[in-house]
Amino acid sequence: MYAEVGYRGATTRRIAGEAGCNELTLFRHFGSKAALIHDAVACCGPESKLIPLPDTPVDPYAEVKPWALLHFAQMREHQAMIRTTIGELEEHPELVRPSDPYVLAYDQLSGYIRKLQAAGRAHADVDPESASAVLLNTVLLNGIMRDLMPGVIPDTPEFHVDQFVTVFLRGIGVTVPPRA
Amino acid sequence: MYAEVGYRGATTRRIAGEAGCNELTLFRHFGSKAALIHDAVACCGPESKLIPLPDTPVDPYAEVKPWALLHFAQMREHQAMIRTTIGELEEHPELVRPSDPYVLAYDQLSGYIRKLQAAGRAHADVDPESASAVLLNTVLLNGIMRDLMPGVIPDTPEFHVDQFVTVFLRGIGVTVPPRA
DNA sequence: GTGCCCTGTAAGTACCTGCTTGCAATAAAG
DNA sequence: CTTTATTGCAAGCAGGTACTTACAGGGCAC
Repeated sequence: MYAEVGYRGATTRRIAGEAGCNELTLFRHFGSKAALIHDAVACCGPESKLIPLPDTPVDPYAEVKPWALLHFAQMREHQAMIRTTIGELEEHPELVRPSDPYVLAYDQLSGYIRKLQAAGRAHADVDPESASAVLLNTVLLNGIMRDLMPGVIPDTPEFHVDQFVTVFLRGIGVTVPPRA
Repeated sequence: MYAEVGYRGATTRRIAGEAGCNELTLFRHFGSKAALIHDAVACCGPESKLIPLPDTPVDPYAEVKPWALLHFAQMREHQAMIRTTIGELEEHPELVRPSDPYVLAYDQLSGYIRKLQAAGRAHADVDPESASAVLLNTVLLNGIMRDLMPGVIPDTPEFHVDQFVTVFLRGIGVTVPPRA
């Protein structure tokens, strides 16, 4: 409910109704609305079960694309929560989970790029963190906006992620075979 | 106030107080809170004064980078509004302005890429819309999150936008001289 | 069966929500 | 000066907000 209507919209009465219990029970369990929301967000956020990127890059396109697709699926699955968190970030910064998969993916991809650079397979003059942001920001925004702006984002997710990965990899200096 | 605390948070009493007028005056002028917020958002959104991208690309890096920097500045200037709009997109889709600079920039950059492709200066197998999203999503998210997550985004805006543009241009097949 | 714990009901706190009514004050336009 | 339009003030509406108190009932371990 927090993901859908935000902190102010998720009233204790609505929560109790949705939960099928008395409003008073909520306060007996959590003490306050703030504690309730905080616990709820901490519990039902996205899980950090990401397939890892290989330690030694072999075929970047074959490795990054499924990884990006999984990351995209996670962003899309939790799109309502992510959107609300972004919108209420100023008022409720404490509701941002430091273990969010975005940050973990960020570190993962940065490390991967660094290994590509060390192997001489990626341009040495690009900043790995900035390059990671290029792919992850693109995938994140596409994943959380796609369903709400079908007119603006008409193509399929698979096509978009493929394009994003292609442009990203070529951008850091990795050769990707021509797309169909 | 809508940009800062959202639709529910921007109560008529708070608005009247901030405006230095009586709460009743608001209702006499706008009729309802919904009409007030709607008018306010329609009036004080980001202006669409973008420097145009050249009709015939000559030096893509020299042309895209200042353009992206200006776009970034606009996103950052209206970051609170953009964040709130994203967070409340589900509940208040009518508050999204169809003339938002993001959409205009999207079309601008797509057309620019198409001209680069026509001139044989960009890979023909990349989708211009997807490629535009790569740069614009990256710049947008960076612009609206940077100030609220200083630990995650430590570098300067200029450095980041430069990196984003570099990766983006190389990603679509444009050669960019090595960064310092 | 007897405590014990959890839950539900009922009522109520003080305050906020969008919104309305009645009436006086003010200021500009004719 | 009179008319007219706009504003402010005070009060109030019905309903919602988080949250509390007091009390009764039901299931469980012992």
